[in-house]
Amino acid sequence: MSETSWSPPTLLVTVDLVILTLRAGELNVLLVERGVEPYQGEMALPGGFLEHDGEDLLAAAHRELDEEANLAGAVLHLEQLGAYGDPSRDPRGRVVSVAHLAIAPGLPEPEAGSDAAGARWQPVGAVLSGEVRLAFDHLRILADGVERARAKLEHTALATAFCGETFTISELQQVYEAVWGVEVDPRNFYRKVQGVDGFIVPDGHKATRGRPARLFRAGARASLHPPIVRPG
Amino acid sequence: MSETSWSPPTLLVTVDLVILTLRAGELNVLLVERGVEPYQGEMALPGGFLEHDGEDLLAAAHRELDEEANLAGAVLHLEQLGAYGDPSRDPRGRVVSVAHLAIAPGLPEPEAGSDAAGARWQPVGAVLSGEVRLAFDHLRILADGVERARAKLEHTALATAFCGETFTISELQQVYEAVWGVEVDPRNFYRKVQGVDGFIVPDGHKATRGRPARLFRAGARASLHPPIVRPG
DNA sequence: CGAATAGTGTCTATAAGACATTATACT
DNA sequence: AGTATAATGTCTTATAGACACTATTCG
Repeated sequence: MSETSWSPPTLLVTVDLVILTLRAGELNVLLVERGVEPYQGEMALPGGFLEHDGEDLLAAAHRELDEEANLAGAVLHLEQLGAYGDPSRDPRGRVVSVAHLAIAPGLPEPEAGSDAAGARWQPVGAVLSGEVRLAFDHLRILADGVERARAKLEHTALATAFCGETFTISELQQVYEAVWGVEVDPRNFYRKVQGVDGFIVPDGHKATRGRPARLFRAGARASLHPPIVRPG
Repeated sequence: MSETSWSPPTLLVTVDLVILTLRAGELNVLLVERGVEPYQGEMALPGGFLEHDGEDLLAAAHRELDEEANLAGAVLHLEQLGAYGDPSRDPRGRVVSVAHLAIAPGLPEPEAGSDAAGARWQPVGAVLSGEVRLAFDHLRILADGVERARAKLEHTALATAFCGETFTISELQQVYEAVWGVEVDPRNFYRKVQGVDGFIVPDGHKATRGRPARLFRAGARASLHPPIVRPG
């Protein structure tokens, strides 16, 4: 392959977002309704084109998070998922998308009237089952994002990113159950999370109907030793 | 953000390769000497620009594997590592690289005179320690690739991709030791690998100096239950 | 004192880590 | 017989999973 006087092809790059949160004990993903062709009127992951002025991929993801979802400040976790470059993934031509995974604590419905108009939380289950259709290859990207989140719950403190500043152990357990889609034994769960040094640290108490629950907040440890493994 | 009569920026996309193999019990990576600016004369990961004619990212990685390393047929494992898009990573301007991880069984020195001229196996340790310098952000990409390989050894049958068609258990053990950079107890290792159903299947015997070793080949199981975890 | 929710203790099975000996072939 | 390499068994410790009871608050 000679490189003399040959100029390489340039192409379009987008940043797409899998934004997960927990609503009413169910794993939800933020979707937007497309206002333009292609796939006009269909649901899709939030995202947009990469600006070329000195903007890192992660920075672009943060910008889209703000522009399309009004979630500039609230986010606790954002990481790259991977690049998607199937030549037929976008009917407009060759577009490579760099997908990112964002985790947000439980949030209200996005306000209409902003850039996030048409943005809606949808239960992940309904989307993965095909009940809600997604544009482009966004179903695959979502599936990869959910699997990434499930796997990271085992070895990292990601679960705390689904919670608010403080949380109870049973709230944390609900995170694991909702994301994994399985039930967890509370006794073994209490034992495990308290056995991981630096995972969660005590922070007061919470009044409930019944015995008050101890409150915790995220500790300094990012990786869990030993891991909290999912059954199977 | 209005999208009326605004055309999004196009940019350059490359495919870079972290090609790992085992040579003399040591983890090696394939590097090429750059023939053109920038970084002319320095070592870099093999890679090239993405062609825009109907070529998937993985297909592009396979093509570069052939063009730059003459490894079209030999490869047993190839997967995407991630996208690297720091605006300052390439002095020529905005270039996003989609990095891939390739695992090859032990191979001889690449032939000179081909497209792979200037390609050389280098011990990973020497590169990660800074003894051998890499162009662009390729050191970080390499580090990510090695960490990915180390992690995947635990939960997948990736280790067999470092071996030939058949291998002995102690050869397999050497793979784990070389990639992880730690020593492993042979007795516990034998017990573990044989306990994972479908990981390796018997395939004859191999004459050695001493008691003949049983030969195995890769089994059907891709994910390991229970995992072969690294110490630490 | 009863209802509601939070939190804990025990037993068993499975896996991990440390360690020494036996087995088979070749010279 | 000696040497070189392959393969295995046992003991101890740690972690996982199943399971039922005690603790604290409020009305």
